[in-house]
Amino acid sequence: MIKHDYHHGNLKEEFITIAMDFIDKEDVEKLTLKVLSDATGTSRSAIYKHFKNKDALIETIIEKGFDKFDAETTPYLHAKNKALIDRFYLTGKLYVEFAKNNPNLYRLLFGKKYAHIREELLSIKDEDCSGFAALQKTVQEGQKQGILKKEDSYRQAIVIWATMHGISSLIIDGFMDVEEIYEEVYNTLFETLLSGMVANKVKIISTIPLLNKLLQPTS
Amino acid sequence: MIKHDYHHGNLKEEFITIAMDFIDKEDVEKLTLKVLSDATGTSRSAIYKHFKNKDALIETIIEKGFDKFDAETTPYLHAKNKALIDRFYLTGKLYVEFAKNNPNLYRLLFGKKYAHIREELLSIKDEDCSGFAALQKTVQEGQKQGILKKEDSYRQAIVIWATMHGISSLIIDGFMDVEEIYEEVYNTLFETLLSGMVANKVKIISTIPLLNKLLQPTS
DNA sequence: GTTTAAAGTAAACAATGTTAACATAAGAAA
DNA sequence: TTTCTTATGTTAACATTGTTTACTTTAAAC
Repeated sequence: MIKHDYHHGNLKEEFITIAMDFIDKEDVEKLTLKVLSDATGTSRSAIYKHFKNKDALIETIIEKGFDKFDAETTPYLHAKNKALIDRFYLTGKLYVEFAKNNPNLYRLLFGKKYAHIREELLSIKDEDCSGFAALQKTVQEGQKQGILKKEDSYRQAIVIWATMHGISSLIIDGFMDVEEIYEEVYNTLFETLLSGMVANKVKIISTIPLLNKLLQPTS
Repeated sequence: MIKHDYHHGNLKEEFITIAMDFIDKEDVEKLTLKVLSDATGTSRSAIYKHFKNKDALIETIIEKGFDKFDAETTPYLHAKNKALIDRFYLTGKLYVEFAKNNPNLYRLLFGKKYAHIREELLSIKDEDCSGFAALQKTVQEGQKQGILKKEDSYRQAIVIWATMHGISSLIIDGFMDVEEIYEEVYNTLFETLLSGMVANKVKIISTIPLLNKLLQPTS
């Protein structure tokens, strides 16, 4: 007679942990219920006692994923003691590095496949406390300081986001052998983006030498 | 006794056509062999007489997809009679509109899922005659004309591509209710991008009124 | 101690891509 | 014309997928 470990204890948490660890290494596409049951030593249908279905587990992963994403990418947006230009530069770099370090998770969070789950999640949250809102607020801050052109802040934030999303996607989806050159590409990208957004005749002051070199008028 | 239509004639071509039409409406994920067999009135395994497996069909779709993509997006890059700034503007717009009009195909061509097939295809082609090469050449042209900053043209081309890829992805993956505002967003994006790339003190001349308005010094 | 509900199992489903064995038809060879 | 070969189709079976149903075990409440 086989001894079964009935009442595992915290099987639900274990499913979540295993799923997140899996996505750390492989694409969510390859995460099957068999992977989860094998890893926990349970049967393939055990998960249905803890989640309505596979999508419900994915939803939890996405939720935790966005928490992780926000925690890792937005801190500089709130660091009001730093120069604004530095906050943009460092945040963008954290963004790209998050994607680079968590490609499968990034794709899960920002891809199309589970867009319905993402939208459901974001519509529930009290207000738009996501990274994008923080970005837009920082853009508005930059306009008040006279550093950024006074245009529609929503559109400006979209432009910044699209730029970072674009370079991140190209990197993680296999369009760039980027390990060697991504820093230079990021700097070129940031220089182009920011020099297109700063107000004319504003002297940018940054504590990051590179940025001063990039943005001061050279003539 | 059921009359079978043995020797269909051009079943292979029909599979390809049906698959492309399908991707016009739904994601490639939902394209199953049953869809193809039902549409052609054949059995589910008939396709294996014409393609090694499903991936081989997808490979054909990707190949044709890139042909379509290049044909629809690059013409202005080669239109040397037009002002260079206009060529960038119009090409970018065609790019975004291609993604908007063919979201499933765009995702198939530029997403991660079939990256291995894409890479195999691109490595076979004689030389890099893809859209990116055309873009980079146009960037070099702009540098020679003194319109664009004289920096690494590869990096500059990447920046342009990343920007267009980013906005296109955000649009088609459900991050923007874009039907109403995408033109304005595109204009803001292009303005930011180009004004960050043009050489200082170069007067841009465009036949597109909007671009002159965007890029001429206003002070 | 009994009852009840939570949390596990096993067995079955349909749908997926794929393969193997078989059937038919078209065209070349006789 | 007849025969042989090969291309092109079918049917049946497989393992794997997510999922459901019925059953079993255990922990905890009464």
